Amino acid sequence: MRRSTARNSGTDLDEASQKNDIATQDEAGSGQNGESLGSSSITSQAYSRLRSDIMSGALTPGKKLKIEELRGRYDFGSSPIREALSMLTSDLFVERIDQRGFRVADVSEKEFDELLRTRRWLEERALRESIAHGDNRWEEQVVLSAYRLSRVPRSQADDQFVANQEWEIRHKHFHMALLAACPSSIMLKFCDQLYDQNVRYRHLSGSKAYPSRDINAEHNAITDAVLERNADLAVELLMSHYSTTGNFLKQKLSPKKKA
Amino acid sequence: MRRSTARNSGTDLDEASQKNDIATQDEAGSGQNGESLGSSSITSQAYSRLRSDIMSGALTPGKKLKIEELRGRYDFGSSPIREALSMLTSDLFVERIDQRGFRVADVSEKEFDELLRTRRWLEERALRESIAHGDNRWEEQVVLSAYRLSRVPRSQADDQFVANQEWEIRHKHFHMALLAACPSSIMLKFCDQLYDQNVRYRHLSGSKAYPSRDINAEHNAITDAVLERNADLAVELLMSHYSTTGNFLKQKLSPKKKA
DNA sequence: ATTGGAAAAAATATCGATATTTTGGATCAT
DNA sequence: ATGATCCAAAATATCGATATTTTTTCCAAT
Repeated sequence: MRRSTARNSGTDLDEASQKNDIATQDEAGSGQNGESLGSSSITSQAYSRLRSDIMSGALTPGKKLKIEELRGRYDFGSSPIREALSMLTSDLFVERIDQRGFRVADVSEKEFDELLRTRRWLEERALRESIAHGDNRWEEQVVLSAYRLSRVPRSQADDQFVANQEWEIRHKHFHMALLAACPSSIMLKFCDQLYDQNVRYRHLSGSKAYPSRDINAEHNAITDAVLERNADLAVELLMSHYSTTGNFLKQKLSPKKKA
Repeated sequence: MRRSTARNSGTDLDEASQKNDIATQDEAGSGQNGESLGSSSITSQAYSRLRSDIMSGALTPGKKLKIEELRGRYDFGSSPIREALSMLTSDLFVERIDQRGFRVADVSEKEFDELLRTRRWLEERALRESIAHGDNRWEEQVVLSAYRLSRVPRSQADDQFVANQEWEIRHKHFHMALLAACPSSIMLKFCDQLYDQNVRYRHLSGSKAYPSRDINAEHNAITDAVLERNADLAVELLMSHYSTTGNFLKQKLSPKKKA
């Protein structure tokens, strides 16, 4: 979405480039925004705050988003809020009902199933295309992002789970790097969107006690398969990577059917 | 997107149902909107007008969309216009640049290639899933929409091409009906979006002298394959249907490389 | 008790005016 | 000439006040 114009072909992996990449990979954001908190328009700030409050669950799924209330909560004018909500609508984080305002997108096991399913479809395609079209530079980016991801712990604490923002960022970066050579920016945009949706579910399911499986190993296996250009294997690994996480989340999501 | 809640299982194809379907299938709209012109909020009206002006090419690709100018052009206040533009952004019809306003989404052969490619990927998947999951009611809807499409001419005049709005509507309805049983509303939403993007390209390429091939026959062949649940064949037919149209459009789109 | 519906309350949508930011030029030093 | 800098004009973004629409409440009629 925001990739550096990157038309410098071939090999370049110098220090400067690395630092830039690191500096650039923050501020996830599904696409529309592009600006960071701090600077820029009030609308963008509102967008960021609302977005993260929805993703974190601070704003409950299905909750009515009353302008007046938000105006108080964040101390922005109503125009920026309205505009931000509009933007969040395209990210599937907010639903708008004509003449009846906005509400936080609802979640359900059914929706989650659909999300996961769709993600599989799109990412399989995107990964195959990416493997088929990727050049050297792409390979390097995969290696690099895999390495960077591995350098940072999933949880900030050892005994219990404490979300590590930096891990989140690098994790997304890694998964997007896998797909990056897919020759369709639209496709990448969709995958980006769905990825973020998934993160939301992960947060909402409050997966504090995260699974003990060796996620790093899984990532490495995928990386290897990708570098060998073994599309079938890479896809298989990626898909089961998602299935595992998915089932785990689903289980946490609906602790009802127990008896 | 707006399908009647349709939980009446099995066979029903009575008169009333038909009329309703016909009445319902108008007002395409990629999803967000849902309301028709005439009634409802000013924002929705602005959305519709802008949308069709962009699709028709009345608003040139890449053109800066100055609020003040639009305010004059359509005689809406700036808030509804702004909001409508925001909505159009998620449909990929408009690009927003933070702090720098909006512009009509640009078009190019490259973008068109990507669009077509992505559409193929998604629709192939969606069609296979739809065929795999479709029930009786779905089959009936396919037959029905195919029939309705066939009852209406592609062009209003016989000697030259004059766009027929009714055909447009039914054509979209048919293609969406094919996919409708795909168990992912997100996927269907994406396909819907891309379909509309494609229509825009068709309009922009000013395909007045439309190809003489028998489009109806193609549609029927697809319908047959689908009803036989022959996924491979159906996909092949659908894909080549798109390729043919796609190449034709691309040719019209870039009349430069001639020598 | 329950339904229908009018009136009040609440919330959204819209407007018109201002504050900010960006853009385009003209000016001045190199 | 070339480019950096500052100013004016243009355009966007934002605010606060109304107009509309939806929701809720309350009361009467069956």
